[in-house]
Amino acid sequence: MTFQDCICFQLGSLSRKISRHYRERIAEFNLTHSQFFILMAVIELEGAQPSQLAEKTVTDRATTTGLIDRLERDGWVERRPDSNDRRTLRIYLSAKAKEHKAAFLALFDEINGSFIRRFTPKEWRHLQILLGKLE
Amino acid sequence: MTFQDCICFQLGSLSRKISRHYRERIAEFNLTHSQFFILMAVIELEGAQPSQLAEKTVTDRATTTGLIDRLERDGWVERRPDSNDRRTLRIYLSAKAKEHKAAFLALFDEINGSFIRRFTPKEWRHLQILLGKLE
DNA sequence: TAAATATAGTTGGCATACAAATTATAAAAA
DNA sequence: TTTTTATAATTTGTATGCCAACTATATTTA
Repeated sequence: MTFQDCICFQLGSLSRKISRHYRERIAEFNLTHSQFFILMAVIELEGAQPSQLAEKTVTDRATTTGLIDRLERDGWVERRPDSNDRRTLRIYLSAKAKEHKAAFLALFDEINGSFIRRFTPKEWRHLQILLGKLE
Repeated sequence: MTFQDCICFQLGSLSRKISRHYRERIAEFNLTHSQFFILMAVIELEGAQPSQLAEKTVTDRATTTGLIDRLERDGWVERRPDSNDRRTLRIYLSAKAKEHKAAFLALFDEINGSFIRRFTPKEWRHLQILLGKLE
């Protein structure tokens, strides 16, 4: 029993490897994969609050602040005030991001598909179930 | 198909969750889980080169330098010169680390076991095979 | 209503993580 | 032997990731 058999280590190193694969593909937009996921989350829920994005992406609120900072700096999203609650914000796609929306979704499908295709549908469902047991 | 179905996202968030679990347990030694894995790697191969540790833990060499820095600062390991090649180093456990060696291995087995016990032996083997397809 | 509590987002500090450049040394090629 | 190339570790810069503390605002409670 070595530490390479440790599920924590296995998931960490596998996650780093797969992220590297995504990084190379997403680089054409000058986005990190974490930024990419936030962007996908905003595409799914326009006007989401930062805390909602943090929850959807399973990321710390503090980390999410930084991700939104850089997405806003690079002109992908906009922070807008919430008319009902001055504590919170609403995050919207920029015009530039909307232009690339279809390309994002296509790239996402393509990269993810390249992994899913390594499995039969049954295997893939099984993997999802087994990973679910680790939650 | 949402980004939550993306294997890259799933492995990343799952890895963060499980790491949190480890972090809480390893905290008694004031170690991070990355430091813990380097330490386990040194236990497995005393006198390993930094580059070997980087390879074993699937981590960048630059990151490994930092990890060894902090492990050395906190008195867990020692850098020693290699007598044959002045470019490289050899990493050894400190006396303090040797004292805790049994406790490390026990903690490692205990935490990892808590995850493995969620599966039947057959499921666990299957999970290993499925994860292997993602490499 | 005034005080206590909760919530949303941010900030600061520290530790990964990684690419690119740098330094020192070794090995190979001219 | 000198030059070139390769290797090992480090440094630098930027981006996550996370905890704890902080600010502003809203909600609850006394």
